[in-house]
Amino acid sequence: MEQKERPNFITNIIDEDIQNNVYTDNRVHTRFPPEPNGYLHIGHAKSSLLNYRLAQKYDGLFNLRFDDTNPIKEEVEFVEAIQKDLHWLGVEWGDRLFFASSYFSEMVAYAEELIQKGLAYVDELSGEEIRAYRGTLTKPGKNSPYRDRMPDENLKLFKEMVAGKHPEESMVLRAKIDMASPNMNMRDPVIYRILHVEHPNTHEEWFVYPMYDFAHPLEDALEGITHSICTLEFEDHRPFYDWVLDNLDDYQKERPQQIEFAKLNLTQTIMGKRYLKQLVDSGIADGWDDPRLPTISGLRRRGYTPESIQNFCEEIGVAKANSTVDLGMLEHFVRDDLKLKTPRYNAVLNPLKVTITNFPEDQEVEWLEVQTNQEVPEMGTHRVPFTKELYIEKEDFMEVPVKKYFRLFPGNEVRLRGAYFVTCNEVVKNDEGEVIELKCTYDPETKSGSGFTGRKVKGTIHWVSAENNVPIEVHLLNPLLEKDTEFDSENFLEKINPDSRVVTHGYGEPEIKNMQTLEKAQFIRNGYFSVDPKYSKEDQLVFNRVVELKSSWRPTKK
RNA sequence: AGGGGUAUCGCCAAGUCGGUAAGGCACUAGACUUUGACUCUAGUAUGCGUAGGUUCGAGUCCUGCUACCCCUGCCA
Repeated sequence: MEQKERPNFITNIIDEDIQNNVYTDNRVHTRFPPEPNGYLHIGHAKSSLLNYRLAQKYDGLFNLRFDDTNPIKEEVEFVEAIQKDLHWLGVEWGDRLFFASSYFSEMVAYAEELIQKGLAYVDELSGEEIRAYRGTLTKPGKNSPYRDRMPDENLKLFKEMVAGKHPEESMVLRAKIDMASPNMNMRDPVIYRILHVEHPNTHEEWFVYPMYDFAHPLEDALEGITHSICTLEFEDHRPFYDWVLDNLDDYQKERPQQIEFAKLNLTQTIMGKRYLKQLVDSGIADGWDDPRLPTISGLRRRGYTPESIQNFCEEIGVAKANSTVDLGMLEHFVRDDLKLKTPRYNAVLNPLKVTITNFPEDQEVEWLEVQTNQEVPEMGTHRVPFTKELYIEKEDFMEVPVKKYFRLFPGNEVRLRGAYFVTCNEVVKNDEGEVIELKCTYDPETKSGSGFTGRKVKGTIHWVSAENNVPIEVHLLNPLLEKDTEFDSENFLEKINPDSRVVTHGYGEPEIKNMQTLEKAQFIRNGYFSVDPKYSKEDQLVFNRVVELKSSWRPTKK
């Protein structure tokens, strides 16, 4: 993977650590700790790539660790999917795959150490009471009546909790810090709760499960992580992260440091895991891999490439300021990546029939040789059938042209890309007055590649033979949120762009027939398209439009 | 008795010891063009949330103010 030198506040911190010899041998060790309760989205791509590349840049280590501390929300389906997505993205962890749940024994031991040091206690207050005792943002909390239990009794009770002798919600283990702390996270946070639930990995071994705030610093420390990178909302959890390690004998020397960065937001995009889940559950999306979703699997199915996402993540940078990146930025990087990687074919999405009136009577078809990608000669050429009856794009004809219209209109001549100049002589309409056919003549002198310079033409349009083509279904995908729609977590489902998927049927040149699932091509002047793996069938290719081509054409004044 | 963060072009974002505002996206103009694409060229902050101060010199230091984000799960 290409590595561009792009400094950010995290590399600055690491550089400083190296200068000060903070870690043995100046090692750098990062990790990506997804919770297996949903699919990864492009925000996770930013995070995982950040951690992975940091390790690469400093010749360090990178761990993939599933943060499976809450058995109620997690499923194995997700740990499979997450690994698949990460592999595809180009994030490599080798054999460094870990599960937080495999540290449960150590975590319990550390909890007992805190208890023995008088720094943790078993609280029998109810959930509601705990909340009430916690106070508010502006008022201090008050101590639980169980706060001053002796270590021995706490230890005995905790061991009973671990042994499953107490019912759920009957008691919790809490850190003993300061109920008056201005930081809510330091008001005796709960570190263990009782859950008589089967865990996907540890099965029925445990009756207690650690809370994130307690588990995370331990997971990091146990794995020897140096730089534990997370998102902004954990900033005021950091004091507790440090408190845990401060008070454990094992971590008096080297320990991980938590560093927070701003997570990715994209315009017109629904990003949160729970909102994505709502889209999936409501049926608006046809799965976690719906090509309109910003999930890694959705982007993959849509036709995005790993490189385009990597480059995008590299370019947007890493900082601490909340920000929302313009969707156009992401789109730029797919176009940029697909440009030289994909063949370019003719495909007409909204067909309008054209008859070449002077097409030779004695000829059925003329096979034209065209370059598959003019910018990449190595892609070679392929043949396209030119016949008497053709299809062009409806948009490429106007009976009454607007100003600066370079396409077809009565009396005007344009080039059919890769073929000939063609002039529109007659417009055929149906009873409703709709244009249903154009009668045109072509000039055999103007054959593509013949070097004809006799006259010039302002427009070049794409076309497909009406007699020899492959029918295609095309899904034009648009953002789920229309421009300038504020995301409203309450009722965003009602505000989903009704045109987020527009289905059309058209025709492609014969070459398209051979395209395989997830294979991509540029359809000349229409954009980049990718074969949808879910809807395509043997005899019916279905394409997702990855992204449109840019266009400076603006039909302004009539 | 609240605390923790962030503010540099329309959108991201560099700016490490104060030395006279990188880059990308978008946009505009032009060149090229058998994709109104691509490519190329040029342009776009006398300005760094704001008001003062220190200094020969401040985005960078000091003081005050303002705006926005996060925090009261036995979620992560």
